[in-house]
Amino acid sequence: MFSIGDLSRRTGVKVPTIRYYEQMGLISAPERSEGNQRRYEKRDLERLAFIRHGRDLGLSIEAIRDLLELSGHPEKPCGDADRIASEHLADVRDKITKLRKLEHELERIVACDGNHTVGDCYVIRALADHGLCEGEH
Amino acid sequence: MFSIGDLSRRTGVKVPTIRYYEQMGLISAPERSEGNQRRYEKRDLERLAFIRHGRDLGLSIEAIRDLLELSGHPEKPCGDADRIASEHLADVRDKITKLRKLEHELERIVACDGNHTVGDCYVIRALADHGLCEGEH
DNA sequence: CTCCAAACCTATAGTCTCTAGAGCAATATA
DNA sequence: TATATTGCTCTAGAGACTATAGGTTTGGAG
Repeated sequence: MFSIGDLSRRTGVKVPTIRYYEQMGLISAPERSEGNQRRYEKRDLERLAFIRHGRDLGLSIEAIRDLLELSGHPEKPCGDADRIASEHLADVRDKITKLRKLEHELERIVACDGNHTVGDCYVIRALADHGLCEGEH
Repeated sequence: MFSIGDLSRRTGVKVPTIRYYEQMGLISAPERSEGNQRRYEKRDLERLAFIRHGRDLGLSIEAIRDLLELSGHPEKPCGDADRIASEHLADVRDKITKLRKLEHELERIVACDGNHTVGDCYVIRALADHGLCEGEH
């Protein structure tokens, strides 16, 4: 039996966030102590770790909800899980592509030596002047 | 003189977002027409393009506010602008790393042939089991 | 056993960065 | 001039939390 604080420490999910997830129906309302405090079991811990993990990876609450639902029915074909994953994969690749471009731009921008003034700073010029970008953003 | 719609089309920033930026103090309230409509000048366009550009690069509103402030004082050393950009670069690299990991996980998931069930699907296992992660997230 | 700090409870409101809608006014075009 | 488009303000909503207020329970020290 874990208190909400234990759960928080073990999963890295903040206490108010755990309560928020309960409210959102991502985790079910746990048993309560005599004094009405939440008391969790090991499987709650696992479920919350699953959620935390998914959020860290950038999955939306909705995506996680779907996956949790699927994981609760191990006998179903995993086509749905695949579909969800594929959709997310496209998204992730898109994000990576954009971030790579951004990385390159920032690298050039940061390459200045700090021995000059804002007037000729690349950061400012790069942001102000569309003509300096490599990409199409 | 541009209307808010012109500005929107030229910068790619949506009309309500422009009004939002005005409200947040990122851009100053422009002159108005006889009929109380916003009328912008070239420098407003440039400022908004700067903001848009920064947002595209994933900079926070606060970071952009700082950079705008800096760009208004071209005589200052540009160390701060560099610092803002560098910090952001570190952040971006971190995100890329995490997303790559996720991409690989998702690829493996999607590679499944759909002929099995959720019970042995990698998505579910990968999310549920911390031990399967490559990294430290 | 008693006391007290720490952790917990609920409920509400705020954050951030927009986005959408209602209802009405101004402007541009045919 | 009639009408379509664009603009105005104000309010609310989304998504995923986070903070605060004011009260209750718990766990450990004395």
